This record gives sequence, structure tokens and C-alpha cells, in this order.
Amino acid sequence: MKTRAEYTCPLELTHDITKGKWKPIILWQLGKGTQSLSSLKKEINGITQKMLIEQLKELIEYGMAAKKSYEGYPLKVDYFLTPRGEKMLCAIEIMQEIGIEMMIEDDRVDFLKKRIFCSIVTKKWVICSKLFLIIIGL
Amino acid sequence: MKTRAEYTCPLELTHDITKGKWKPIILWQLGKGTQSLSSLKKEINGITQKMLIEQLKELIEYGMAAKKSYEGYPLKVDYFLTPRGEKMLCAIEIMQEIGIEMMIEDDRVDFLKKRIFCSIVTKKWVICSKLFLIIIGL
DNA sequence: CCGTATCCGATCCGATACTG
DNA sequence: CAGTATCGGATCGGATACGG
Repeated sequence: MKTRAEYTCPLELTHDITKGKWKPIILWQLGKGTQSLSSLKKEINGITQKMLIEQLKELIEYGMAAKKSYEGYPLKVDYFLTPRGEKMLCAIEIMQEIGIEMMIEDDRVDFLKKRIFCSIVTKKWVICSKLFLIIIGL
Repeated sequence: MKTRAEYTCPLELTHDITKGKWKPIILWQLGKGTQSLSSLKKEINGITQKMLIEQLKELIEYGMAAKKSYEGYPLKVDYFLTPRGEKMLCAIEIMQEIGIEMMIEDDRVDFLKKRIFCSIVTKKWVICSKLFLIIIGL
């Protein structure tokens, strides 16, 4: 993952961090609660262990996730969101809604019915979106 | 830009569309209001005309932006956000806040003071940023 | 002023094999 | 179970030149 030495706009920094293929879905999964590497791997369709660890490392580096390692065998490590990660999740939840909209429009409703995408729509989101609408004065 | 034939989660579709280097900043600029290609090019630091047109085309293809062309010379074309683009902008505004947070933490406050990121400043943003600064105690 | 086409290096990401 | 190392193909994005 590459960040730049100079940014014109802070949102570009956030975007550089999160633009990779797997980061949003990892954050989404972590939004469900603390998880081990192996449970993340099981939940996230198609990801390799290499990519998962690499992306988690970067999320940790930029303060969106954290981990806790326990001593002893078998090894146990927990990954979870930081407050910044939770905030990023608010943005991702909007993207989830937009994705759903687009899939409905493209007549992919069949797809929508078969799956409960990542167990959508936490209570958190409802609160977040309401607050935001209040802030921007709607 | 590449989208997949199958998605596990709708947010991945939105992310595939917006993950490119320039799309968030273009959406941000369009959030200030309808603009011509040349004014966008002037506002967005470092973008080439090729990238700008290419990315706008994709934003239009996925219903986040639209354009209106006028007859006659000199040519005149207006680009603007659709409702879906405005919704995406909500996500991007959160990313802007996160970016500001990170830059403050990294002692890049100097940066923040010198620039009005992206010549920002829709009213919406002013409200948001003030609130934010209050929240973080500045 | 707006838009298209081509070429090429940078980077991202998947496959795979290996370690504690 | 958690993590590291390497390699090569696919994409992305910058430079540049041309066309309506």
C-alpha cells in the first residue's frame, strides 16, 4: 500500500489507506466484533491468508484496527476495530447501502435475496446516519 | 476500472467503482456544485485531462454523476452529482474527517492551517468541521 | 474547450511454498 | 493457528500526441 509524501486534501490519505480490494470488507467483518484470523478468513470469501494478514497489518499501522495476542499453544490472536475503524465503518455502511441500491436497479434482486450480505445494517448505522443528517441540517 | 461478475457483498461493488485514485476527490469537487471540465481540472491538483475525463465517464456510467452538453462553440459541458453521487459524498465526508484526524495526530497541523483543503467549504462542510474541531477540543 | 488513443512503468494481488 | 517470503500476471495511472 502506498501513501504519498504530500496531500492536497486529507480525504486522499484516508482513501489511500482504504482503497485496496480487501480493506472495506475486513473492516465490515470486524464491525461484527472481535475475531481471530481464522474466523476472518472463513468469513471473507476468497481472501488468502497472505492478503488478510498484510491488510490487517496496514489497518493496525493506520490506527483503524488493533490486535491482542495470547501466550501459549495453540496460538490465539484477536483482531478488533479501534474508534477510528468504527468511524470508517460508518462510511463503509453508506457504501453498502449504495451497493444494495445499485444491485436492485440492475435487477440483481435474486442475488440480494439469497444472501444476507455480511449480515447488514447494524444498529450503529442507524444512529450514525441520523446524527449525520442532523449535523448537516436535514 | 474493473467490476466483478459476482459479488459476495454489495459494498464491494461500490468500492470497486470508487477505489481509484481520483474518484473521491472528483466527487468532492462536484459536491461544491456543477462544474465544467476545465474548472474541475483547475481545482484538482495534479490530475491530467485524460484521467479526469476517464473517471468522470465511469462516475456517469455508475450513476454517481451526470453531464449536460451545450451546442455551439466554444464547447460547454457541465458535470454534476446525481443523488447517488451525493450519497457517496456522505461517505467521503467521513473519510475527510478521518484524514484530518490523522494529519493532526501526525503533527501536520501546519498543513491544515495553510490550506483550505480542496478549497473546500461548502456550508455543509463548515458546519461539519466546526463541530469536529469542537469535539476534538481545538 | 472537450474528448480519444497509445504506450509503459508502478502497484496490487493471487498462488505457492515455508517457518514457529 | 499465526505469520513470512517470493514471483509473475493483471490493473492502474502518468506522459504524450492527436482530433472535433
